Amino acid sequence: MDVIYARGSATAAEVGEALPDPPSYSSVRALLRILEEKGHLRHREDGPRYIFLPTEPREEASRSALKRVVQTFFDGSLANAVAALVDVGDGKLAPGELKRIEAIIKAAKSKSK
Amino acid sequence: MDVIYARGSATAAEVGEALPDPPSYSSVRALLRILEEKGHLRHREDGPRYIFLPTEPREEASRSALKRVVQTFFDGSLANAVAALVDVGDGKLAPGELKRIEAIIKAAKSKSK
DNA sequence: TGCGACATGCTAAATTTTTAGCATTCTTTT
DNA sequence: AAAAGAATGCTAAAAATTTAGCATGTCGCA
Repeated sequence: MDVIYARGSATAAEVGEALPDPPSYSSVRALLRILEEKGHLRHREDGPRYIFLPTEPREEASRSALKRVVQTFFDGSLANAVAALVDVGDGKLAPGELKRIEAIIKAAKSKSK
Repeated sequence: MDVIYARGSATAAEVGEALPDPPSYSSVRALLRILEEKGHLRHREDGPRYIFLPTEPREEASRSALKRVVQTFFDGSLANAVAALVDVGDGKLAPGELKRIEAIIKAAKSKSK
């Protein structure tokens, strides 16, 4: 699923290539079929191949993923999660990015008032 | 793994209780055994029961999880991820929390200078 | 101490996933 | 129009996971 969400969509071959410890092509196809049966994916036909897409919109899935991480690793504390997130990109965050984040916080503040 | 990380440690019974769509107790035990074989868990004995603990420290695992989410859903952009995170807790973020986050950003800014 | 509750050790069966491989279909190129 | 490439449909076997169930061992309590 991560591969599909990261790329937006993918063929069986692309999923295989994107996986770190690649299972056989057969397995990837079977897996995609199963995920589709379970309702997590759907596919469009593009000429001879299938292009798989997530059924749950990316943004919704991202929210679920974030909530899960916050619950699992940060005791439900968003502030702690943000702190860790900033820490993860330590040094790699351009000043512009930091400013953008500040603006986001400010907007949230004025919203909550 | 999420259950173990969320609680810090857990017995087989606790893992079962914490799971949303609980598999059989046998399955939980087998799964924990397999995760241990694969090196993701270890266990301590506490009287008659096993207490399972993660091998990878929580903080490390949290960083990996955050990185994965940022890569998968936010094209590697930390700023976007922070924005979404703040958005997830929309309304639920106390002003104090927002201030804390601002302070974290400021610290990051002065660090990058 | 002895009993009941609970948890693991173990074995075996059922189910699911992973893999391989070939036939068929569609596309593109020659 | 024919052939080559690439992808799926399908089948069957191998491997892994899930499940059940019972024997054994440990803890707490009457």
